Amino acid sequence: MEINYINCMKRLESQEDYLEKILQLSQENGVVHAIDIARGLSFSKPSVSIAMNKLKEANYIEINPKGEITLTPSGLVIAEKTLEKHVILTNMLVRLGVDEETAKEDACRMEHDISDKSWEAIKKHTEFLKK
Amino acid sequence: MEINYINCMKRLESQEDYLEKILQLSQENGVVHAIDIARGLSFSKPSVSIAMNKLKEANYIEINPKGEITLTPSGLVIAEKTLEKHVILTNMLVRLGVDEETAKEDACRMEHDISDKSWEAIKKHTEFLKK
DNA sequence: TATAGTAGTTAGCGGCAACTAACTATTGTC
DNA sequence: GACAATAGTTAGTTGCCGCTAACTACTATA
Repeated sequence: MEINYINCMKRLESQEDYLEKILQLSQENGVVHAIDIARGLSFSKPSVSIAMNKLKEANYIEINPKGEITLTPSGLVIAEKTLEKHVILTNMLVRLGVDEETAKEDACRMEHDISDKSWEAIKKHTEFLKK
Repeated sequence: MEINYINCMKRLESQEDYLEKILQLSQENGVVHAIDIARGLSFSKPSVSIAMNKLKEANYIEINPKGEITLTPSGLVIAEKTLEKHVILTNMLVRLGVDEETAKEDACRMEHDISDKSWEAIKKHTEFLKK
């Protein structure tokens, strides 16, 4: 089998993790502050502060004067896709017999690696299996 | 669904990539030099040189005075596992309808993220599907 | 009103892993 | 023997992404 290593580069995973967490927190609590993200991801406040500025500059989030963080439409797209991958990948692994702890850990890493093309194929397959 | 982000840390992927490449090159050409790895991975010579020293210190490879690189038993274990993941994951995605190019790129990233537990489960599943 | 707690920012650091520039050492050819 | 090509190393840089220390600003309570 021929193996090609070009274009193996990772996407910016940390951004996806942050956006996913913001979506999750907004679904749970409504309003999201930087401190909630720091606690949810076990990161320091400065790390989150800097990450939020980058996300804001990339137009993935907005931060109002009260410090309330909301996803922009483009941020929401990434957040929803990442969260969906997280949930479905975890379920897939659990269905294959992996314990939930391990499944979550692996899904949390894999969710950043799957292209849109492959993701569509995987989703189609899981929907097929359900029938 | 409860989501736990702790222990999401990546393993040392670059080491796995290097070891995998060394195995692949040794299967193709027999003898492996740093320059072959640099060309195979499209990395600069210094990057490979430094990486090889780290792999040597970690006892994953040996380098003889001629500059010939060989995997130690512990390096071979990782290399074989990573290469196996690469090949099987690519095949899985292709079977799901993903084009080979994309499948390889995604497999190349995912191969570093899957724990042994999950990998055993995935392998069992693919063997089951073959029957 | 003074004090303490909470939220967020700024500055500076460290590890990882790539890079370029520039060096050494070996080999091969005229 | 001289010169060029090839292989490998060293030094220093960059980008990403965590961290701590220390600051500001707001809030809340005695």
